[in-house]
Amino acid sequence: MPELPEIEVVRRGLTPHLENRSIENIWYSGKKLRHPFDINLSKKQLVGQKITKITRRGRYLIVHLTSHFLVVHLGMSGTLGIFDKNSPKARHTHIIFLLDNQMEMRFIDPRRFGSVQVFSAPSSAALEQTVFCRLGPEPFSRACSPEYLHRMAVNKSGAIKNFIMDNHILVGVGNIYANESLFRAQINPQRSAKSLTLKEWQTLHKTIVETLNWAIKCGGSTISDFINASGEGGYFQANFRVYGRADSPCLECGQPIKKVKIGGRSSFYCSSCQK
DNA sequence: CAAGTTACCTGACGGC
DNA sequence: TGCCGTCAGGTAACTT
Repeated sequence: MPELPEIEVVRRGLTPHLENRSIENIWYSGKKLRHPFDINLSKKQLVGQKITKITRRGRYLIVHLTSHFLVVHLGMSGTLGIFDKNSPKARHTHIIFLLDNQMEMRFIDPRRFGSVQVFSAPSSAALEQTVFCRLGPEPFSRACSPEYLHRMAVNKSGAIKNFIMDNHILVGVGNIYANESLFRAQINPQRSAKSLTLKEWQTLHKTIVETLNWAIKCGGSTISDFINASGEGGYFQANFRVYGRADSPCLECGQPIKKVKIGGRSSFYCSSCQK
């Protein structure tokens, strides 16, 4: 469940359950994930450590411990939830962190595109300069301005949709929100990135931020139910304006929404509203 | 260097 | 019922 809004909702939901807890034990299914997980080393590094806070960088969740960082990516199908230690283990549970209140944080991921990694960087800043050094700015940050995006798009002849989904340019815009943001900005997803004027970038920047904030707000209502979280919540019932609405009438003009492949991914747009 | 393709995995779904 | 192809919200290594 992995675009920025969902990750942010997970972060907010996990925080009260994890803050000031210690890790007492770790279990691993042994199944291969996107990156190798060394259970013995992880136990050595993390057991006995206290969790101080949870932050997010792009689609990565960062669990700050006394002297290490646990970096989790949910891939395409990953979830993190808090469970009673006696509750049955769901299918595709891969990593379990036993906490000092006898609850567990469980990483569940059917497709196993997700990952859990431990880093021993001396600070968040050091982590940023190493592990996350290739990521673009956060969409809500000052650095991710319309002027920055406009400048980065000079010479980029590829589709604007691919451009805003590229995490080297900015993080956190996946397929759903790329489609939704471009619809709100009335920009055709197939336009080349370099064809956008600064004015259009000002609009698109605004709709990206609005769309992400809107989705976080939708997901926020499910935070109270975080125990035994399956990863599904109110957010999934959110009604998208174009995503998944091929052939349905555009909510603005009534023309049927088109579906095309851009960069191998399904893309939805209104050819009448988006120019 | 930019842009397109492939690979990593499982599960859900539609057609036959 | 079951078999097959297609598709799914991400990322990065590879090729062109």
